[in-house]
Amino acid sequence: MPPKKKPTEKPKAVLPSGRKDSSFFEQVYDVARLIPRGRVTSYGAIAAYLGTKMSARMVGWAMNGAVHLKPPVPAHRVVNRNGMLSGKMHFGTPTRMEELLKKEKIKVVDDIIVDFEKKFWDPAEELAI
DNA sequence: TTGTTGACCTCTT
DNA sequence: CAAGAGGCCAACA
Repeated sequence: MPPKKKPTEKPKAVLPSGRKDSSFFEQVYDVARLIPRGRVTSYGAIAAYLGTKMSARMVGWAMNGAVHLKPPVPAHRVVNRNGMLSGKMHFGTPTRMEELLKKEKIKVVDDIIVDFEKKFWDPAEELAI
């Protein structure tokens, strides 16, 4: 039996459309679920925790389907480095993310999290890698 | 199939 | 100090 040579290998890395599979994405979801209530983190922090801070974009892309994932991922607790709700428009309604954050006792003004640094939750610190 | 876009971050000019 | 470009991986046209 000859070696299996497949020029077009199908990567299991599929998004929410498929389900859990990809490593990087799954890790992102896992970390996002570990975010305590009332805390927030950034894409770069999660990416850095995973070891690839350069792939911060992928974290955001993973969040694109995190809302449809199960268990639901608190994507509203994940924002960019500036603490701005960059992905608020992807929650179905442009105010959904802000409302969710307000329920978390997090103040949001002008789509920016107040005291973001204080509420910042660093996985590398809390999870103590 | 290739090319472009995207909830980003960091470095360089 | 401010603006621009680069780089990562995956999905969509």
